[in-house]
Amino acid sequence: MNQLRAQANGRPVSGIPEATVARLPVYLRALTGLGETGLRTVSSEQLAAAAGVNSAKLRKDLSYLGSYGTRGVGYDVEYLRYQIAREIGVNQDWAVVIVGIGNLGQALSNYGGFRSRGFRIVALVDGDRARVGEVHGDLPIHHTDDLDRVVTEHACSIGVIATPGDAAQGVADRLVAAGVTSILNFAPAVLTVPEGVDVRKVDLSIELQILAYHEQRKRAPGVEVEA
Amino acid sequence: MNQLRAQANGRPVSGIPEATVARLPVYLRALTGLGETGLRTVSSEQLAAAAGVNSAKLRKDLSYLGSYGTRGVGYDVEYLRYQIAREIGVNQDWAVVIVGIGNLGQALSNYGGFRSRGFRIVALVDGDRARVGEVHGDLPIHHTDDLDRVVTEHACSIGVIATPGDAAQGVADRLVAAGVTSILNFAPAVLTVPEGVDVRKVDLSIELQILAYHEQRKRAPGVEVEA
DNA sequence: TAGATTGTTAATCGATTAACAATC
DNA sequence: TAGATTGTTAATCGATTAACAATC
Repeated sequence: MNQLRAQANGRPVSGIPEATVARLPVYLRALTGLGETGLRTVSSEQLAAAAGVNSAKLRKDLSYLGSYGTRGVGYDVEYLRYQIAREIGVNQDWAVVIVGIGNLGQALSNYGGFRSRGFRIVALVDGDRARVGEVHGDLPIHHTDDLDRVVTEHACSIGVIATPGDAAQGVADRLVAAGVTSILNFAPAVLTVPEGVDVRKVDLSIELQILAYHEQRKRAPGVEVEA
Repeated sequence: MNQLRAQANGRPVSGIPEATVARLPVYLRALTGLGETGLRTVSSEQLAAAAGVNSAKLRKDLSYLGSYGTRGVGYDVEYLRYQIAREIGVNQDWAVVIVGIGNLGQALSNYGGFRSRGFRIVALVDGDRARVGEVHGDLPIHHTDDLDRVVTEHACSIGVIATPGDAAQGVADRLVAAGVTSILNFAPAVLTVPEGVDVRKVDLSIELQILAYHEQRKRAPGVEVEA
């Protein structure tokens, strides 16, 4: 079933494709929503509609996890929800540190959607000494110089970078040195990290630019076409 | 060169692959940074390093735009920057409306990275009457009921949704009815929109969940492996 | 000319999707 | 059993990448 490949570090690699991994949280959310309506069983067609994907893709994705459905019947909503949650690791408790407490960092620290999914924001860090001690929703702001101590103390494995672009690489270096192995980067900067550290990037103005590209083509039909 | 395909609506489709479109803003940012250092010419190898991609991929991506390089020499930084900016449409002025002025909506309305890239936030809208009239950085909050008027008045073609998940589809419907044809959705919800409307989704807790999935596998080597 | 670097080819890889046998 | 729906196959599509001919 699952493929048995091995990384350079010898750790076996789960056989689940990245594209599938990225959709599992979407299915999880859809199942949670369907479960709250009281639905007990769901077909791949229904769940796919709720998740906004093609049902063949959904079934293929789920097949990487195992055989959790019943032919002729569908999937048990609660059972499938549990299996996906377990696969992702949402049942665990993940300690998260946020670095850069500007508008975005504050918004992230207040975001309700994290806690319910196993993510606990345990510390806020900023490079501006004037802001150290400020409290945002129970959490005081620490200085970047104390990053190592803060990460160790709270056993953070996930760091969120919401600093200006030019500070991001330095923060990433410190996070990695302190033991963080997963980074969610909101800063407009390309980060270099050692192998074994995962970085995901969310770039707000890049998203808008992608929309603008398509928008431009809606407005001026044919403009980019060559004969 | 560019392929000539046609959509169902008869509008010709630019031959640039989606994966390439998503990287053009990254190249643009890298070129801007390199230009600020005073660099006049850049090789695909250098630019690729600055953008965090493979140089073969960079050259292939740029080849969709045209032949803007010089063999044996490289690319003129300013010229290439201009060409990419033009291709994306960053040289234009895009009017953006933000709906949902919670923590995230406020953070977005204050985000400096938009204006410099041709995105002008022209209106803030919220569903809470108690907040109508509040001013955030020059802009007053309007009520969702006035969405249509606001969009028309400012000729917004791009809408940002930063509401709770259960309000998102309603807002999307109103935005589309008012004439918005590109939506950036931060709400945890799957949106259904008519053909011709583009939606991009940024989902903060999904990003963390993807990191958690990989993190789990770092912590418990071999846990997901089957014999 | 010799060295450097682009633009393109072609092979490879991974993701998507329709179709359907398996099976409840 | 008949109808429904999964899990899997195989075809297709799109993206990545190494290699190199073209050419400055």
